[in-house]
Amino acid sequence: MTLQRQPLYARAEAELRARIARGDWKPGESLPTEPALAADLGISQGTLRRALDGLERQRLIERRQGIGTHVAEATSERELFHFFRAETLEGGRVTPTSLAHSFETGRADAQEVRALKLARGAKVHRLLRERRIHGCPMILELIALPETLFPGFTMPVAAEVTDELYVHYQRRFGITIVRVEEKLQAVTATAMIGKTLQREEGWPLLLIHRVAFDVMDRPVERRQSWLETTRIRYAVELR
Amino acid sequence: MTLQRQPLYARAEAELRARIARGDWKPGESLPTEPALAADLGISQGTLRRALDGLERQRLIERRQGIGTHVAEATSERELFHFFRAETLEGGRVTPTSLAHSFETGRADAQEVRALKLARGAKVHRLLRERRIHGCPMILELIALPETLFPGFTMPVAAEVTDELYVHYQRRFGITIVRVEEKLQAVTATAMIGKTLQREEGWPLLLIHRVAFDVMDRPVERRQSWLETTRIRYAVELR
DNA sequence: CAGTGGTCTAGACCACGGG
DNA sequence: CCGTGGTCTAGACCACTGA
Repeated sequence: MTLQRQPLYARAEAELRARIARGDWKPGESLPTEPALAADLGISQGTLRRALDGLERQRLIERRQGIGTHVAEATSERELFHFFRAETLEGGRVTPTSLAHSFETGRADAQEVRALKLARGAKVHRLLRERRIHGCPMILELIALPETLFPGFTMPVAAEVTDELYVHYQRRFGITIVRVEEKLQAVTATAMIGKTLQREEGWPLLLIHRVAFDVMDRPVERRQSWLETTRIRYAVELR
Repeated sequence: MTLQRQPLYARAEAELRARIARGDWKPGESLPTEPALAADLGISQGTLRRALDGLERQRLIERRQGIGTHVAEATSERELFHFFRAETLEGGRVTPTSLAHSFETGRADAQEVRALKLARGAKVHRLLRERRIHGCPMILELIALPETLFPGFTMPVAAEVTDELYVHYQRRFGITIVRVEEKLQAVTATAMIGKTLQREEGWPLLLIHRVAFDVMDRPVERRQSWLETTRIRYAVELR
């Protein structure tokens, strides 16, 4: 399949990941049964299961005894729980609403080129939006997406905004986010940002630079988020 | 071993984890060979290997072909890389020095009781220290440890301060940290904290509330860290 | 060389879900 | 009931390490 120095189960895992990325099975669809898939790949069921273990840990597939194995579907519920780490002071989950401020398409700046590994002069879509919790503006986000990966991406309309953006990426563009890298820092609000978040200039904000990666580990989204952390916290677990 | 509803490999994993926590094999020591350990537990080698996989993912053991399996030893290198997420603006690793400010032992306050699941009135050790990067004070930390788990803990002397505290926990008290939970927020510096970090009052700081858990998933350390994030970033990965 | 963990296979049996 | 994934076993062979 690929390099020979890799064990068989790893090559099988890579092959299956590529097939899913290519869309052989769409999100929500079932994979063949284990014996069938093992025969197809020319490996034993045990080796196949080891490959599937890897994909399952990555949450790319879901397996259920008695039912079968299917490609995982991004849902607002799951994406919010996994990649949106804001919570209340007591640790409770929080469901934000979104409000788009502006949308444009233009040439990527130096930071975007580096973060998204783009060619110089490549175009990106930029979305500026505000997220509210219980009606209070808490987060301001600037999101950049390569035009080549998200052709025809436009300002999300009301119906789409109720879902997580990552659900939209998967359904409309076949892009599944599997991991994100973030760099955090404390900053003070500029006059413009402070106004949006209803705080005076100089108020402390948590600024998060995020890069999101897809199934093939390509960087596909750059996002800057300014959080007003008086009534929410950002929760992280390291292990 | 324990509950019957759990699969054999999970029970074996729990049993081995308990044996390691109990100190049957100390950090750095070798476990028996796989055939021997499998026979000892009365399970097949395949099932044992599945149990060991879990312990290895948790970084509790290390396996090397041709050598054997041994209990992982906390080293400054590893702990810094894993649980200390500060890095330079370019993403480079950073090695801080530590300077203890004060040490005391007293009754746990309400927050400490809750975070560390202590009985009311239990005692904790408290260490206040400063961490410098290239000579500049960047982080102020207040660390609370249950007295019962860290009997006789005293102000770390110079020699110990060069190592990560978590290495000290393992070597002196047999406590291995395997995961931490953190809540982050942006705050402004008080006059006292600002002075330590050489910034004026009102300067934005990243405040991290951390609880660290040991092998048996007991909370064993509470830590509050104030980071001056002008020249460092806090890096996180979610997957 | 002997001994360790790593890979891969084949097959029996169990547990779950749905007709 | 059948078909699915989940568990467990036994054993062959490979790859690495150190004497």
